Amino acid sequence: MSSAANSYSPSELEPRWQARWEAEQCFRARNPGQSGFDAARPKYYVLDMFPYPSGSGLHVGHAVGYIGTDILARKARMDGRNVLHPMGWDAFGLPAEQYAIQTGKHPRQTTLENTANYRRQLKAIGLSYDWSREIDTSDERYYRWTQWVFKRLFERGLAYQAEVPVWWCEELKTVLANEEVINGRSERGNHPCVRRPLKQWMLKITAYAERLLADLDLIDWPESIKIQQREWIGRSEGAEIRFEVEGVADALTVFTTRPDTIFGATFMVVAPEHAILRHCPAATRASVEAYQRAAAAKSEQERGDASKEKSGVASGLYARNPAFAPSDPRARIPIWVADYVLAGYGTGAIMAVPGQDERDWAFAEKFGLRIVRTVQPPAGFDGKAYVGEGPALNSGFLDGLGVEAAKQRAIAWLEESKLGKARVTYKLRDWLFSRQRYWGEPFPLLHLEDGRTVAVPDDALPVRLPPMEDFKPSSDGSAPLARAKDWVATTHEGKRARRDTDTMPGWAGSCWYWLRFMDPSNDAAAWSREAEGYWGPVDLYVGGAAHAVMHLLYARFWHKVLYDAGLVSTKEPFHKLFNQGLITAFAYEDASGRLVRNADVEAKGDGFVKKGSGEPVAQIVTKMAKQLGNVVNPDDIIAEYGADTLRLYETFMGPLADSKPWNPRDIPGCRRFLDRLWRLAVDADSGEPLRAQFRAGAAQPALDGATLRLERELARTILKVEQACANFALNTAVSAFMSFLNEAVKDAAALRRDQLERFVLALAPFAPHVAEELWSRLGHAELVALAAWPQYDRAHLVDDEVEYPIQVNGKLRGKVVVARTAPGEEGERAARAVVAEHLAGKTVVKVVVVPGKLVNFVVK
RNA sequence: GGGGAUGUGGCGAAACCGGCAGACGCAUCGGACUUAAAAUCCGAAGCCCGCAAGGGCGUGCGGGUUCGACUCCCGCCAUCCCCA
Repeated sequence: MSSAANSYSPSELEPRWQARWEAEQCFRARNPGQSGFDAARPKYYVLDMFPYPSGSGLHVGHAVGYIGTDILARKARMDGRNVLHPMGWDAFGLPAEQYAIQTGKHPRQTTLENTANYRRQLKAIGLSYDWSREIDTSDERYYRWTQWVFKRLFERGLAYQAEVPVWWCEELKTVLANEEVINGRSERGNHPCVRRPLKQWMLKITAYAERLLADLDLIDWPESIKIQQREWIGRSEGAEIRFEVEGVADALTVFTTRPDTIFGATFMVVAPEHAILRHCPAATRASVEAYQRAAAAKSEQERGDASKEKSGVASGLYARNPAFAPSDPRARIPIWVADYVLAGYGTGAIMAVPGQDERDWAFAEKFGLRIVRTVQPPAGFDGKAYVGEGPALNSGFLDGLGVEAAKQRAIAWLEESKLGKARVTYKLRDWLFSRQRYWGEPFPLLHLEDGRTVAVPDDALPVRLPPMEDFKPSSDGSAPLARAKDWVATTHEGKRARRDTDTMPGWAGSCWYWLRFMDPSNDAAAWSREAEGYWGPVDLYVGGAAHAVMHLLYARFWHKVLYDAGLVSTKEPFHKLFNQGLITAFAYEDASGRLVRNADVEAKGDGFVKKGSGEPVAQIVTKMAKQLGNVVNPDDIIAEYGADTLRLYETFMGPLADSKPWNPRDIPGCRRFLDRLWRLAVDADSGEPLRAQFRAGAAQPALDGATLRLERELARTILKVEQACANFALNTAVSAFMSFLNEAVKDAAALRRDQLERFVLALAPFAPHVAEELWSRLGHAELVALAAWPQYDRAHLVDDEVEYPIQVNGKLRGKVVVARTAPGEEGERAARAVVAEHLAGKTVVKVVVVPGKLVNFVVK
């Protein structure tokens, strides 16, 4: 029985050290010019994707990335770097507003409550944030500058208004965000929705498409994320071609990546929204309009789905294929309407070449349209559309040319004859940047009576959200802010003006927050040039892969605009990006597949049963969700085992990048490790802070025998931890700590005080509280958090003897230990002896000796 | 539908650049300590055959390259995540 007074007690020591860190402000980063700033130290800016502070609080899945970056931040401080490691809240957004609509509680109020809870939770984990830099995107001291940054985009002509289809729910009488519409129905209430054009603010991200693509080469990001961004930007080269339409003044312009196939364009297809359809003859008008209505109810995904049966109607209009003489009957081609052509992509119209395009082929087949091959498929080709390489045929002056050559020829011909031109298009669209919602940044814009739209002057920012009690969007689709009549009505240079009543989307605040963290309390500017010049770019940015495209692309876009405006010094905001994996959790379902809450399940034998009834349930792995009752709150783990155990377990579970299941049964193993470390250093029964052998001045064992072995083990451990940090393989660092401790406990009497000290130093980034406690008990007045990273002698990394595995035909047959300095022949001779019986009666064809690795005999 | 990833013991995983597969931890089993239990300590353990010595099979499946493949190449299958 150990005496409670001197046994390992995280609930006592962890809050004590957290209070000390806070009192000494030891994680505070100094900017150039501030007292305490040390220019000699290299900078390291390590940033977490900041959270949306939800009402349910932080769960262990959020914490895993924060713990990882915290280890790296703490390690970097010990390496002598100036570390910027801030945290804040992405606090504008729909959930707070929905909650407000349901409860009447103002989103400002819930935001303050939620952020207080998040802050408390993060502190309890012992994360070493510089809390003096905390920001809240919904705080006017922050969104003032979001509006300021938006103005820079506006000034550069990158913000414009356009009629754009947005989701409209007739039942709810409101505009819905994309994420609130699932399969054409409202997420709440499951009511049908349609897309309906409304005037919206758009950001011209397409103007940056080329640079967003090209500059991916400048940054150290996972290739998978770069691929996803490239895919999203979707650059394609081709040509724009004009087709005249019979009886209509406007020509129909299409974009195609295959201008070489123009002789095979036997019909055209336009999106249901296309303006040309105004000219439909009376005979087809009714069917076209019916088709347009049906298409409006579908999402783009449904429309683009290639696996679905094609739908479409003839418009009754005809175009002229410019590849043929006007008198040639082949020149007259019908124009169809089909929803697989999207209005927002390219020009909303295509020339259909069924011979070389699978979707066009399927469409032509279904509606009995003409199909002509203009690329010769290889012999034996028995498919339908042929999309591969081959000589052109049925194509006049292009006949015989390969695909690439034919494209060049066709473009040259289009340009000469003024029928079209070479063009690059992008799948990327301009960014729909307004919401008809309350809880977001108001646009700093005024609409004047003369029809002009002007920006609010910088010195009049922020444009504050007006206080309101009813946040519901209006039934006519206008924003809630439109009802704040006193707020909307204002003046500009003595004339009457109306404020813009839309708000910015949830993304806005996160599009520049890494810059504000560099200089968060600056009242005169969003950030100072000096602070940005020192801290930028972010050295390491860590967050979920969920944000692979949207957030990271938007953030890069804004940063580039600021770069062009001379406001930041780097082209890219985030030098290195790392995506943490998802923490999943067990859930249980009964025989009928219904989910059973974790609280109602107990282990029985090697399976699980429902409490009470004893009905067997199956264990499955899914993501953590409130409805499944499998969300794990870090508070509970800290209460039971301590924050250091939580940190070690989340680190030890597996690689930071991998998705992995939370298994409560594994947690005690990490707590046991800390208990063992404590018992090694402290005699719980003695009342002394430290075992006598580790006290300053105590006689120490000489560096030989078991002590030397531990020294080697320790050197390897420190090296392993360094490598683990460099490679984001933090789980292997924890394994190394455990391995060393196992050895140290076996030979506790041989362990020197300085060895224990170095072990505590190396452990400090991972389990900072227990490390502080032991460091202090070792007699150090300074914090371990600010101590220097431990060194080791490289000579201790090599052994005097090497054990070689001996293989015969690649199968392990024995082992031999030789001195590291022994010559190769001696080793081979020893190896032969060991596997003699496996070589008997065989001919050795070859001997493979890999120095330091193995010996392999190839025999026949 | 498009895109991204991942498949290794009963479980989480490790294995550097192609060189001893399963380190470390959990669960399990055996032992010590204890009146007993918990805690702790020591030990066993991939699977199959075998009392054992030993042998065979093993990194999702099928091929290939190589003296040697978890690792590289080709083709499948399964699962997860993201976008819509």
